[in-house]
Amino acid sequence: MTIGELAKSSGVNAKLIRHYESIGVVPKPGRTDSGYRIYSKTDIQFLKFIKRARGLGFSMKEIKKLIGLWRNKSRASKDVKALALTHVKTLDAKILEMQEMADSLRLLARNCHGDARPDCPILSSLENNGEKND
Amino acid sequence: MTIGELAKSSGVNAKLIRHYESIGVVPKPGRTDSGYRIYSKTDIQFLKFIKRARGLGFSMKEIKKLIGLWRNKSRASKDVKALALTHVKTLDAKILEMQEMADSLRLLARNCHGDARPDCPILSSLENNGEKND
DNA sequence: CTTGACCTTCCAGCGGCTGGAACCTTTAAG
DNA sequence: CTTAAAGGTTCCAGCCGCTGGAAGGTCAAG
Repeated sequence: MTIGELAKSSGVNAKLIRHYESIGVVPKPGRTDSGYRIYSKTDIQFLKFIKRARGLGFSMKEIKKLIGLWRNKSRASKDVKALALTHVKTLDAKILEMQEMADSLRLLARNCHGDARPDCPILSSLENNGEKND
Repeated sequence: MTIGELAKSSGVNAKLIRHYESIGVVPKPGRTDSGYRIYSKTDIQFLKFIKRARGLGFSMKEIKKLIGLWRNKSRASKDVKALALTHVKTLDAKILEMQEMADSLRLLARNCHGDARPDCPILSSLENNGEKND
């Protein structure tokens, strides 16, 4: 299987597969005499695993750990769970932060005329946070 | 005012002030004979503006636009509002995406024993998304 | 006159890609 | 057999928003 074929079956494009190889998340495959990478079916699973983990927001560093656990048949499920829940915490923190941003902006925008006049609480707030403007 | 003093009063560190200058969000200040940057009080406001806008999650590109509007006394508040609401949409989309990630993970983690046994629905799901495992 | 705290520039790296240039190999058609 | 397209290869650069370090110049106090 060439890299292009692997890309199609895994849904991860060839460029990215090479990138993953370069950062050490994907093992170096064998090569043909002319230097082409050759892959097997198990590599499809491997890349799909990575893709799904990315889809859940795991960092490449976390994915390396996940792969380690995945391949370690004598792993403890509590280690996997811990990794996942740590990540959930990170996600929740980011979600909260962004919600606060969005809520602040919505509030400011609600009080903005939104017409041709220049006065705007959004700018006032950025200019002079929390303090009176007159 | 030197860059270090500006950094203290604005809460934006000196390194970052230079960076902002290099990407053109902060105007080039005057210099002393020996080449030191010299700032005035208005620059404090400027940097605080940027810092607050960053705190609301605006990109540097958006901040450039905001600064343009801020300095344009004949701006229309609807332009500011539009910029803000577009950004809110972006935030909401990211929030939703991350919530879905977190929810999926929570569900998987809930079904994970979290003990010394190796079986774990989190890994199964990454390995074989949605499909049966037996 | 030296020390140390500041300032200057430039270059590199983080993460997670993405794109391009310049080149080689394989495959199919004429 | 030749040729052209569609793959493959490497390496280098850029995106974003910083952050850090090296190597040097400047300034005030002791």
